[in-house]
Amino acid sequence: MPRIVKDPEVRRQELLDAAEKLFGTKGYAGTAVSDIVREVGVSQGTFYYYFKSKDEIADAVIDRAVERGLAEFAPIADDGGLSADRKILRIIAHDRRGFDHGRMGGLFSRIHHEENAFLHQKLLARVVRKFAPVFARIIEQGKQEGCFRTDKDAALAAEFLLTGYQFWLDAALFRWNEEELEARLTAIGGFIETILGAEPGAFDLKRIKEREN
Amino acid sequence: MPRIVKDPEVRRQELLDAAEKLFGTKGYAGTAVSDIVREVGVSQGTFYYYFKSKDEIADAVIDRAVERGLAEFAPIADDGGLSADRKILRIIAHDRRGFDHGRMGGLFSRIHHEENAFLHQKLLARVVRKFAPVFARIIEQGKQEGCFRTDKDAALAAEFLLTGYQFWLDAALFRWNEEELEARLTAIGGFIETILGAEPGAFDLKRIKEREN
Amino acid sequence: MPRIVKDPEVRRQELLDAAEKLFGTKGYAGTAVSDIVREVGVSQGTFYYYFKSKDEIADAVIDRAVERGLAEFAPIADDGGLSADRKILRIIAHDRRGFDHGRMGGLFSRIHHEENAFLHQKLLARVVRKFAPVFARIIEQGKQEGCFRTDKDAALAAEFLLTGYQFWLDAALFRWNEEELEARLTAIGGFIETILGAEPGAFDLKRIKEREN
Amino acid sequence: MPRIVKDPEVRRQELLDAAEKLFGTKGYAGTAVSDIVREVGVSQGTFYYYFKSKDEIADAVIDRAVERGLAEFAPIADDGGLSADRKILRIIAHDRRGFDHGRMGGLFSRIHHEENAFLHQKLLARVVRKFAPVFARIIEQGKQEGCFRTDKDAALAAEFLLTGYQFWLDAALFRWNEEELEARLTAIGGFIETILGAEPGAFDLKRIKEREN
DNA sequence: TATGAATGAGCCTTCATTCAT
DNA sequence: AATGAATGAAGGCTCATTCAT
Repeated sequence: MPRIVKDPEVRRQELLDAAEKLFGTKGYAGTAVSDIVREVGVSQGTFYYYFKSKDEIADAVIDRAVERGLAEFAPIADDGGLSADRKILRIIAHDRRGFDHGRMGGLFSRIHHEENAFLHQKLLARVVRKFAPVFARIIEQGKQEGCFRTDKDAALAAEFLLTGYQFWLDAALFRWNEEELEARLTAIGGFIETILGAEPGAFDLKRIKEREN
Repeated sequence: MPRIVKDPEVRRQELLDAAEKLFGTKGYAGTAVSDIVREVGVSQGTFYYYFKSKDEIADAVIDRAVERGLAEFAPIADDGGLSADRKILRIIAHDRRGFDHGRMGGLFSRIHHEENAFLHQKLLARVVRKFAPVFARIIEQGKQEGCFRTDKDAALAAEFLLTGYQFWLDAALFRWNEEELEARLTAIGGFIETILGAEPGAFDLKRIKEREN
Repeated sequence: MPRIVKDPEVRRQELLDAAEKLFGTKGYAGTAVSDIVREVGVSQGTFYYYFKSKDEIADAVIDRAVERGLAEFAPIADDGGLSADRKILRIIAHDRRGFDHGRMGGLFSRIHHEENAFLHQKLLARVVRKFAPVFARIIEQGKQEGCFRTDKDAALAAEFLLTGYQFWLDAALFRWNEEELEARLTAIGGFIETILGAEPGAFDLKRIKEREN
Repeated sequence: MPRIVKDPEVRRQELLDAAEKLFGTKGYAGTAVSDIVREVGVSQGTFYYYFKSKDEIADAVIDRAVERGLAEFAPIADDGGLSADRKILRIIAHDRRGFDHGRMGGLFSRIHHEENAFLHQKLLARVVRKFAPVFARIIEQGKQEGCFRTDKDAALAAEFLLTGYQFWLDAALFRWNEEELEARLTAIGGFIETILGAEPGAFDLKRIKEREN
């Protein structure tokens, strides 16, 4: 086989891309290292030149996904001209749009698969740990702006809502059908609103959809 | 070598017991069928006489665990002399006691293990689907009694809170340390209370603990 | 493939036979487990049903070889009608005959191979530890009979001579050519004689050969 | 990454040093080429610039060790003012001192390791072939001086004793404990003495130790 | 009902070596 | 003289499952 040398960082990303795709398609256990290297078109040895083990690439895939998600939402979170409730609305809308466009999972996650509990869990903890602080800051902002009337700890509220959002809306996990999912999508807005003490209808996801159009 | 014949139902339960114990200890993937039969003291063949596959016994283990949980909480849920908020308090307290006594997991689940995502997920859907109706009924009761002031759909609220409870408090999942867990344990009472529109302090888990003593 | 069930002990011996043959032919490292099972005509899984690892079968092969050697020489060592020096002569002669008949190695060992140092060493320690006591007893006998005039410790002398015999005559190890080997074969008789204080010519291996014919 | 150019001979020695150290620590098979280059801080390619293969560096390591040993003992062997028995005593004492100072192996060898049979054997043949002539000359000297009363062939006696010494005292090989090793250390002096026809006590290694102090 | 020998596919990983730069 | 990315063969081992008895 022709020996094609590439910039290491490029190779690494290729491997990560392939792994992410396959993990999402066939699951972690269902994906063999040989599948990954075949996808990329490199040798088995090359894989182990870049990653110490299959487990390590899983971690790397997840880390990258989380970072990517963080980067995606940072502009919204840091936008000085937005009120706290608008920020949250936008983030949810953004996430939902991804969701509606065939990305399987809930918040920030594109590595869902029916039999992919392993990665899903790995991802979860990291998502919550990384994103909760961002949300917490938004919640704090809202409390100061007066649009969130609550005395709950912002960080814990962020964690709790994130966890519920991440899991409850995970169709692959609960095997919700479309209708069931729709109902929960609507309901969760209300729960967020209640927990944060926002004004009624602030997170009405139906209104969001309409606005999007 | 000695061929010991037992009542089929007894054998089946022995196998389920062994599987539950090992799944909880070593995880699903980490437990080989050979481990299970060794634990029980029967042959590989016997296993496949009772269960079509390893997957099937996993389902059976989970089903049994859920039924057991349901049976455990039914008396509380059906107690005609208890107000809705007391019922929920009791259920949480009961669950916590199990938790404090070395049962690893959150609600109703004794099959937690750091590397047991597969079973954990299988369990979750069933727990939520099975228990949510029970909780929903309690919530309805509370709304009628007036102690829960909310117009949210009882079934969905039950699902959402159950999901959050089940996952957020899963120390194995998030790797919470004791202190972190304690903080979340306290906080979740407030979230339940807010969602259900109960009076402040109704689900203060600290008070629960004190009462228990 | 047709599933052929055999008595476990028979299967085990078949595997040991194949392993011994292949280890001797291609060396330990050079022999793959797949080679062994192909030779026997069973599946890879069957191998691991009988042996936990490749290492374990190596130990078993060696143990069996040592036991076999021990059994081969026991009748001579225990022969009540033989003087000590005749016993040693016979043992050497017996061993040499094996040697001349294509068994590659030195004493009791049929697992020699140019690149088989690993097994060779494993074997050595066990040979020396197991056979030395037998020889020691013969030496004691000789001391009492008066044909061995020495005050050396029988056990240590046995060990030392066995070690020298085992290694020095190992053609695969030193790459002796035939002539060189012949010379050492002759010389070692004299060293044994001197160490044991036997009468001159007692272990003249040339005379042995002649007698054998 | 920084490309450091060194005198080729220096580089070669660095590689040999690293290889010798690692072979002695982790064994030949247990040492990867990548371990060696990491130790030195050069690239894989550099290794293959200096040595054609892993095998070749093993040979080189052994050659160097043997030459070093030879150089170490030459002054004693060539010392015109020493009697033959004193020379042998000194050589053994010198070797023992190395032994006592943590060099693992027996005579001249610092490449011992429990799982290092491969190198050990490679070394042995060369040690015996190279050192035997030196010893043979000392033995001849002793025969002429009259302190060794034997008619055995000096070269063969040297070989035989060297072989026994090298292997019997190899604690890693036989897994002798300290006490067992001590006993064999004492005994081997007697065997050398007997084979060479030296006067009783000539090679009493206990006396050697005392003299050393 | 129960046994346990037998299957076989498949997987992760290691590592000596090559070669374009 | 040196780099380090890339190769690819090979190998040990696990384990769910089957089946003759």
